[in-house]
Amino acid sequence: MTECYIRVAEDENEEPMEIPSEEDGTVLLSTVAAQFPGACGLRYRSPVSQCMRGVRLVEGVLHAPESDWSNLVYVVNYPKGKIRSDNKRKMDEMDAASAVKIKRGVQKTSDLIVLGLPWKTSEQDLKDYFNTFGEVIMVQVKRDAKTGNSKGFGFVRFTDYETQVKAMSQRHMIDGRWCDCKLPNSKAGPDEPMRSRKVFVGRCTEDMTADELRQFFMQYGEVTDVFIPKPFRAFAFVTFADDQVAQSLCGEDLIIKGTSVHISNAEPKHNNIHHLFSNFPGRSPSLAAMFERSQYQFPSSHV
DNA sequence: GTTGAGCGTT
Repeated sequence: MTECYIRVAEDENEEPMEIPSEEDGTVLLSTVAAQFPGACGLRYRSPVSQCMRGVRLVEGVLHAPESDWSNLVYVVNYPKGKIRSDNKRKMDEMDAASAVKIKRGVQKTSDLIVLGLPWKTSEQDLKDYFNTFGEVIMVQVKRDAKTGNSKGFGFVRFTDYETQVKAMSQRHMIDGRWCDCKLPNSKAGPDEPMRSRKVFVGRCTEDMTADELRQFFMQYGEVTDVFIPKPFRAFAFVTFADDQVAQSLCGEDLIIKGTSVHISNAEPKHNNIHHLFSNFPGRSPSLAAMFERSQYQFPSSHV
């Protein structure tokens, strides 16, 4: 362990500042407090558990979580209830951070199709049945519009992803028939990109290098690829080893080198390539065609 | 008034 710089920020979504460690690899709380007055400690988001973890603090000395500080961004802790001049703003940021935390910690659920329902099964029957697995937030029984007769299938949505996994892992005896819960085919399109390991990084600036993007996104998880189109087109693709990491970032605005970039799915539903060139009215329409033939096509086969 | 692999009127 040698002297290095660790990245510290006031909030997960704020631009980090590099502060120096000591020769033995520890970081003095006083060094942190010199840049963040009132600081009483550090925390960071574990890439494994996705939870915030506290940094060990012994007599004013902060110790690296593992063998080193890794490339994580550390967030400053302040004493609870401490009055700061910009208290209101900080409270808002805390709320935003909480929302982010919740979003990252929880895997999104999706509607499940329920096949094989008895004709007589009602939505209430469905809800009563699936409530024994976990909280149900939506049930539907599909019916003929004219007769009102059940079509023998429906949909269910659970609050918790764990419940969804459980429900999909087994057959269900409902009103005397065996039924199956599956991910609907209609979700195969929109859902596939949701599980992608690749994210689209919008609003990139020209001074962002692939290496810098890699360094930045490392804090969320292992980065397996960074792609920046040339010539410059203000976006990039970042691929993670873990699809859940990629998914957790979608929809967020992150600050890189002082610029807010927007993270979204690498393969939007409206994957019309020509839309990408609609911002360049001066260019020939064939540019899109050239793009399609070029090496810079959107990868579509990555899972 | 039927049926039994599939894929969601609003």
